[in-house]
This record gives sequence, C-alpha cells and structure tokens, in this order.
Amino acid sequence: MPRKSRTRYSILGCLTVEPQSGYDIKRFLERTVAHFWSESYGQLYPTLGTLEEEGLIEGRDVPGERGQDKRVYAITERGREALSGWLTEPPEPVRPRYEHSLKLFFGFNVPPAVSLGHIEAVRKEAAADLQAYRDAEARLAPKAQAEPTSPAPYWLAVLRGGIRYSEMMLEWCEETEALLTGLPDASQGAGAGRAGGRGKA
Amino acid sequence: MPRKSRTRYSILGCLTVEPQSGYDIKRFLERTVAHFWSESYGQLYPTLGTLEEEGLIEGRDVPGERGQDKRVYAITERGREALSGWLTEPPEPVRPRYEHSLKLFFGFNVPPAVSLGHIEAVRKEAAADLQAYRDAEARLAPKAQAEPTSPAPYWLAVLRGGIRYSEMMLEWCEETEALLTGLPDASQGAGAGRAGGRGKA
DNA sequence: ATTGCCATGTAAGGGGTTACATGATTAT
DNA sequence: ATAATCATGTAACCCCTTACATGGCAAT
Repeated sequence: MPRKSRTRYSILGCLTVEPQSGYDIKRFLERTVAHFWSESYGQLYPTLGTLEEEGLIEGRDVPGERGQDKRVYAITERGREALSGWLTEPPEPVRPRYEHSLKLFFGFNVPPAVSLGHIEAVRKEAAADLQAYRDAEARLAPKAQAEPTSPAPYWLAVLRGGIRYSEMMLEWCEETEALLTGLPDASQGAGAGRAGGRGKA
Repeated sequence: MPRKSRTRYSILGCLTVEPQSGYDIKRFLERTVAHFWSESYGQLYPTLGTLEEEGLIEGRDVPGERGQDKRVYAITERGREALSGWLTEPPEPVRPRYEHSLKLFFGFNVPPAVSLGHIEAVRKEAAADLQAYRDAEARLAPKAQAEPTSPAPYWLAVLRGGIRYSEMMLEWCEETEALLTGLPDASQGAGAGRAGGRGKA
C-alpha cells in the first residue's frame, strides 16, 4: 500500500481560492506551485468525480467563455472540513528521491567534467527560477502586507522558501564547481576509483 | 507509463564502492544518502535478480559472519558501462511533491497556529539534520582533501548540499514564524478567507 | 523465553505519469 | 489549412511502498 492520495486535498485547496474546473485547477497549479506540486489530468479528472460523489465538492455546467461548456466545481462545507482535517495533520516526512544528488554521489565513476556539466545545468535553472520568484515576490509582498486575511501571507511564505532555496543552490553550485574542478579523473583505470572506498557520509 | 526505474542504477552505484549483499546495500544507503534516496526490499531483491540475469552484476554465496549465508554481488564490466551511461545522461528534472509546502500554501484555511506548529516541527528536524551533517562533514572533509581519487570529494559535495539546505531551512523557519505570528485567523467565518483571493504566486 | 539483529524474499495494491482520443474555437 | 488554446476524459502501465513470511544466531 502506497501512501494515501494527496490529489484530493490539492483539489480541495484550489477550490477554497475560487470555484474552478479541472482545466482551471491544472493551470492554477502550474502558475503558482509548479515547482513543488503538480497534478496530471489522469489523476485530476477521476478524482474530481470521486470528490463529487462523496459530497466534498459540487459541480455545475457553465457555458465557457468561448462557447464551450466547462464543469466548474465548488467546495462544500464537508469539503472544507475534510481539507481542514488534512491540513491540521502533521505533514508526513517525505523521503524524496533526488536523482540529481544520487548521480553526483556516484559521480566518481565518470570523469569530473560530467558532474560539472550537470551542476552547470542546475545552476542555470536555479538562476532562472530565482528571477521568476523575485518577480512574483514583488507582486505578492505588498498584498501580503495589505491583506493579512487573504491567502497572500501564506503564498509569500512559500515563495520566500523558493527564493531562499534558489539562492542556496546558486551558492552550492559555485562551491561544488570549485570543489570538483581540477579533480583527477578517478573513473579511469580498473579499480583506481576504489582507493579508500569505505567510509561514512 | 511512469518514469524508468532508478533502483537499478542506485544498486550499481553502491556496488562500485564495494561488493555487497542486498541487505548491505540497504544499510549502506540508509547510512549515507537516506535523506535524499532510499530503496525498499520490495524493489531491491527483485532488481538484484534482474541485474544478475542481465549480466550487469554477479552474485556469489558467501558464508556470513555469523554462520548465515549471504549473497554478495559484484558489478561487472557491463554493469559499469550501464552505470556510466546513466550517470552521463542529464538528470531528469524531478518534480517532487512537497506535502509540507502544499499544506502551508493552503494554510489560510486553518488557524495560523496550525501552520506555525508544522513549521516548528520542520525547524527541529532541520536542526537535528544539520548537527548530523556537520558531524559527518568533520569526518569526510579531511578524506576529500587527502584522497582526491576516492569517492570522498563527491560525497562531500552532496553533504555540503545537505548542510546548506538545513541552514537555509532554519533561516526560513524563523522568517516564516515571524511572518505568520500575529496573523489574524482567516479561516473563521464563512467566506471571510476569500477576500482578495485572486492572484499569482 | 524473548527480544533484537542479520538476511532474503513475496504479495498486494494504490498512486501517478504518459499517451491517446476527442472536439470546439481562435488566430495565422 | 494549420497550429494553438480550451476542455474533458480514458487506458495502460509500472514504480514503489507496505505488510507479511521465514529462519538462524546472539544476547539478556
């Protein structure tokens, strides 16, 4: 048994912002929390059906802005209760699998240039993210000050985390590039890489 | 179709350090990369069988230190090639799902004390992690200096990332506690939380 | 005796992604 | 025409976790 689905709650959360269709929810998530959360249609639409059956959300057909119908869902009182319950439970410690870190951990099996190349990609991504986050911060920070009962303070807190994370990654990339640059190629020569191979990180 | 399995490569990577049994690999991962990678027995043992069939590893039965047999696997030349190939490919951008961030993002639906409680837990965890990382750093840093062809420099790079991450989290927790402390309870009262609910983070 | 560690597995089952299918509208 | 966006879904597939099963040895 894998962990319980959290798609239900991400949907409920989105619907506390405003009533939305499945398509709207996907776009909302992509515009706001894409860097730490995402939902696929394959999860989204079936879950919307389940939530409606359970009475946690209510859908109604609304003529779309371009002639096409859309099914817009609103959260119900029971839905709010379910969401509150989940939000109140302590977050389960996620044990993520960072492919990037794993590749670096085993990087001594390939020339240092390989790891350096990957880090350069990470650095560029962090720099781009940071720029985007800073732009968003400029828009969100005033609102968080002016409207303390809106979602804005919470969204700003999450955003500040993204900013700090990106800044930290930029610094770490520079440090690591310095650490790996000039390192001999430990992957060449049979068994050469295993000198002092024991140890504890 | 989900993403391709990376269990194969984490096993191969472990076996470049030294020949190990399935049980050894599990313990090795837990002692070294637990905070960003893990394998369950349910994945580990079947994958060991597959890798051996494919000729990427070779197992042999070894009498255990306490009378019991263990099956110790060593990576083959073809295994090294497969690992190198994977290590060289650019890491796929992982889109992790941070339950903690999502709960904070929707935290305006519950009293601020709830989010503050979660953040306090995160802070404690980060502090404990940081202590453990610093201890490990004290052991690993000299080795990384002294043995540049060993895995140590790479393991130190990863470890430095953990240290920077934990430090960053500690700072972010303090900042966020300041931001959320004293915030009015936006979750009370029907519809009160939806003032100014539009926006872009 | 019983707990704990060493050691190897299997079974079940859900969560989530990817790819496919469909179709309307709008812009180039 | 053709591409892009809006919009809703289904099908396949598998990765991974959890839980269970088994058993030997060591220590209390």
